[in-house]
Amino acid sequence: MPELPEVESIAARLRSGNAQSPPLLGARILSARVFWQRSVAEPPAEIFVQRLQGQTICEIRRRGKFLVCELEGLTLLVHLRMSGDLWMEPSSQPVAAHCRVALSLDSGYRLTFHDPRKFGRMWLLEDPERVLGELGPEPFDPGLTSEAFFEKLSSVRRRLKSLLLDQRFLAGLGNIYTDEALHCAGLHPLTLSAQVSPSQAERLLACIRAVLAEGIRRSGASIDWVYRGGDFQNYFRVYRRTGLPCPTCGAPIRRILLGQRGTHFCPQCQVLPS
DNA sequence: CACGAGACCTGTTCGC
DNA sequence: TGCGAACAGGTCTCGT
Repeated sequence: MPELPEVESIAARLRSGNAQSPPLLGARILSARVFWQRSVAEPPAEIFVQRLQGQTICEIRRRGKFLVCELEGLTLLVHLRMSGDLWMEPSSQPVAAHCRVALSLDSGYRLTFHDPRKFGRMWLLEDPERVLGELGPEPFDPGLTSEAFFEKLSSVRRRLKSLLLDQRFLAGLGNIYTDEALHCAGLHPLTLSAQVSPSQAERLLACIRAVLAEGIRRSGASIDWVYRGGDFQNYFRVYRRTGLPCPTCGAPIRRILLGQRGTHFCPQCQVLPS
């Protein structure tokens, strides 16, 4: 599921809480349970459980698609991959069917790591930079100027779609927002990064930011049975709209396979340069 | 260096 | 209705 806007929305919800549940921020962990060992990447599950006990959640933020929880001298990282979600529920409630990790809190609530496909991972680290250090810049980093972005695009020779999905190049984009950003910028997903002009690079960066900002404003996208929260799925221009008219020009949206990922674009607005 | 295929997983939807 | 295939928000590893 979650790309940058979804993780940002989840982080915001866990920070402040809502009408149904108190914030995760400031809560103390009474105990942790792991129901699927491989959901914990590091350390081994028994140690993970031991070290979490008694820790207080001091800060909650996002880096790329990672949720970052600062504890007392330790950092809990969560990556939701395809089907993961995090929510708070009363501790008295039975544990959900696809709950992989549960943290019982002193607020009487439980943080549930729900993940039907079991691709998601948690890390408990003294130095989170060991994992986060691999990531490229944040899309909204003011230091990422259009000139710098153009230089980055020129420095490699890759198809735009696969490059934008590469978290070492830019952190946070996934399949939805990449397709939407390329459509917004009028660039074909197979365009080689080194062929992009400075003005096209500027436009692409602006589109990436615009599409992510819209996603955040709508609290992310909810598709299928995974993640319920936002409504950005009602505003997709190309993603999962194969055969439907392009909102810009009316041509039917086309779907191709690129690196095993469904890729959606408008054949009229996004032309591949020869 | 860059790409595709396969692996990791389960659930839903589609086509016959 | 039933059943298999296709598909799904991600990332890693391996072979070419």
